Amino acid sequence: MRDISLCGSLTDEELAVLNRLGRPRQLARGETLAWAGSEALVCANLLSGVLKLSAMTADGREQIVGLLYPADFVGRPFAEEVEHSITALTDVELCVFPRKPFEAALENHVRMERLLLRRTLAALDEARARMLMLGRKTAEEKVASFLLDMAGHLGGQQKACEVTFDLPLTRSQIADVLGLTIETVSRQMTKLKRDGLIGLPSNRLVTIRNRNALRERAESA
Amino acid sequence: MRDISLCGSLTDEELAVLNRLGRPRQLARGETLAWAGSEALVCANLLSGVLKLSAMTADGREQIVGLLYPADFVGRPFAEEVEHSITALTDVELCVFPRKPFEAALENHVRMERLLLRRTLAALDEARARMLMLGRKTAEEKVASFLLDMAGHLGGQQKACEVTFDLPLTRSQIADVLGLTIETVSRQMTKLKRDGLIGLPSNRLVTIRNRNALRERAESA
DNA sequence: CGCATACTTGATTCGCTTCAAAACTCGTGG
DNA sequence: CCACGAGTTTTGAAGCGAATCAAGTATGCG
Repeated sequence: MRDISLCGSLTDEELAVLNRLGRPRQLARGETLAWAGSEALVCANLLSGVLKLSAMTADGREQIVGLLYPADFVGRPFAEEVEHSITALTDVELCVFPRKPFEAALENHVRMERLLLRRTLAALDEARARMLMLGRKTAEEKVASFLLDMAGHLGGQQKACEVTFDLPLTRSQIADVLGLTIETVSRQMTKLKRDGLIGLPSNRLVTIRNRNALRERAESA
Repeated sequence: MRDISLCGSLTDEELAVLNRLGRPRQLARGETLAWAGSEALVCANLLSGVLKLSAMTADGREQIVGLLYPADFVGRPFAEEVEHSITALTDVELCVFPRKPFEAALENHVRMERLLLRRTLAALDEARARMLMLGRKTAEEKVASFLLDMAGHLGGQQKACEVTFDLPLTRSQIADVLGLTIETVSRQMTKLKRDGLIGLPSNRLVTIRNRNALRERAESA
């Protein structure tokens, strides 16, 4: 756990503090770590797997407002109530900290606080980039951007420019990320496949066949 | 400038540091403090007026990704390049800090850094709430939410439940906040007026006539 | 007063959603 | 090994909400 997550670039003493605080925890695909509206009890580091952060309207429409990958920080220090539900999209390993003691540790360890500030600023930039996507992009642009994003996070390496990866999201969840319906996502993916930009060897697998063409379809972002 | 902005709850010594660093600056309505893609030279505190943060697609579609009000922090420490253009929606007064020295001051003054962390976390929550709005709300819900939001920020007080305020945004800018077109914004506002939920005494003035009914139209948020 | 800009309103179009059903995937048990 | 069934994905047809196109009407400034 040393290289990964908040812990990179901490001193030994700070690492010791975190280790004393943290408890390992697993979640199975589909399990929820925290429900929006409940008391905020924990923060965590994500060690492996993918988490979603989601918000819902009163009548049940869902929007995924963030995806978390290994080494990402999980949770929201300094808030008493959970704003966004946190749910596992794959089986997940976490290092969980009780929130209050974690906050105390932050106050006492400037480097940790500094690191968290940088990450939060980066997360804010990302959230705003996604606002542009949600507000101003077409369905095709959304799907193309999404696939490039996933490739960036999951595509181990590009052999001869082609990458294949395993989608951690169902079509329905992709729709909830992009602010679309499941049918529209499916149609756009089929179109990209028909046009030879991607391959869909199986339901959950995606191959990026022509990254540059895909970037053009994603416009802008 | 003491009560407002980052400076609240700083020590005298820290205030002195900031004052030595900061330079007052005015912007007229429409002027831009920083262009996306340019070198990030400054951070600032907003003293009066309203700023927009905006992003654009390659082909010129715009999305406003944030609005800043008096006492808000402006800019993005620790990034070399400006991610989002910063433009004045009204005449604006700022207290501007050169970025690098400001970053150095942050490192040396834990309380300032801590304060900035809290604000950044809050901004992230807000950005994510706006993602739900952009991705999953109808035009009517978007406009109703927007008006309630503005009332919260600008509506001095409610006399007998009615508040009137001066919109700092044109219809076109409202459209860019909500991910709609100018015509749709106009139509929805007219509808809300016809239904007696709001009044539009002049182009830029809005009166909230029935806050609860408006909240119902805004659904969820 | 006249011009430019902003806002409203109407008619039409289009992209995405909705509704409906077929095809596929995958785990289970015969 | 294959048949079965639940869940997921694809595909098709129809409808609707917001965009686009196009005037027309305020508003405000020189």
